[in-house]
Amino acid sequence: MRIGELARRTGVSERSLRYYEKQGLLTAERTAGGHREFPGSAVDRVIRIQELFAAGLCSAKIGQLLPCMRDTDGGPSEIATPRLVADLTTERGRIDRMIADLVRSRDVLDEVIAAAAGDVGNR
Amino acid sequence: MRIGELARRTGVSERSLRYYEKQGLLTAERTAGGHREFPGSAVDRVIRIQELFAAGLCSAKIGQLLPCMRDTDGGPSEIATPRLVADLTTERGRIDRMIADLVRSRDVLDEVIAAAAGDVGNR
DNA sequence: CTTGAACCTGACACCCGTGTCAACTTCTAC
DNA sequence: GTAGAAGTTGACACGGGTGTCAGGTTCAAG
Repeated sequence: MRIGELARRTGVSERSLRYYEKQGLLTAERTAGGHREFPGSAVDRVIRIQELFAAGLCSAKIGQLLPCMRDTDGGPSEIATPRLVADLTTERGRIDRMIADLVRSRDVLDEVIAAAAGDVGNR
Repeated sequence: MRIGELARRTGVSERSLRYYEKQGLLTAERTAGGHREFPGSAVDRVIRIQELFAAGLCSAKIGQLLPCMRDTDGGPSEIATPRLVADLTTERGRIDRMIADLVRSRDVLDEVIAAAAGDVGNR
């Protein structure tokens, strides 16, 4: 599929998709005229990439990680190098802490929201 | 306490603490010579602020939110305005989605790490 | 009083994924 | 062939919390 459709199907801007390709996170064939032609599996891949970005990984790490992931296209997954495993383990810890932080923050919001709702109930 | 001690006790740089004060997230008395004098409750507050930043809230939102939070100093919590409650509810949804994303990403990392470990076991 | 640590303000730069604009080319359908 | 949608590359800017440096002032101990 072409970039416009991929953007529509993933909700990611064309700008970002071109950036992903330049960073080596996506591969695309080219038409005779130079237009990108993405495989169907790109949809899932883009969504994964977005999640990993949201998890605070930089594009370099994601680039290392992607070939080791079980792809929907059933491609042969590479095995992570020990160096990469160490990095990923560090990232995993960071993500764990981030989740804990988020839960605490969410609780704080809930408390404030509940206090406001309770106030409404009391008037 | 002064800024150096607060920085040490929270792990947050002096630079950031000054920034927080300028954004109205922290209040500090001043000595005759102009040095900041933070109350003891600032330690907890700074930690909360960091969590909220990590949760993706901007300083403006945090500034609105803080007075509505139950402080350790037992100060009277303000009640959030309906407008703020709406904002916070939106933020809450965002945080929920972020947590879900993080969990998925963590699972992906676990899978890759496990695959590498399994490979080690197979050799 | 002196000295060194600690603090002050202000300014500049960074990160890095993303938005946006410009100028041009390619594709598709009539 | 022609019009209009869609795609291409390149460049510049942003956000916003943080790092860092410069040049000066204050604090606390001797």
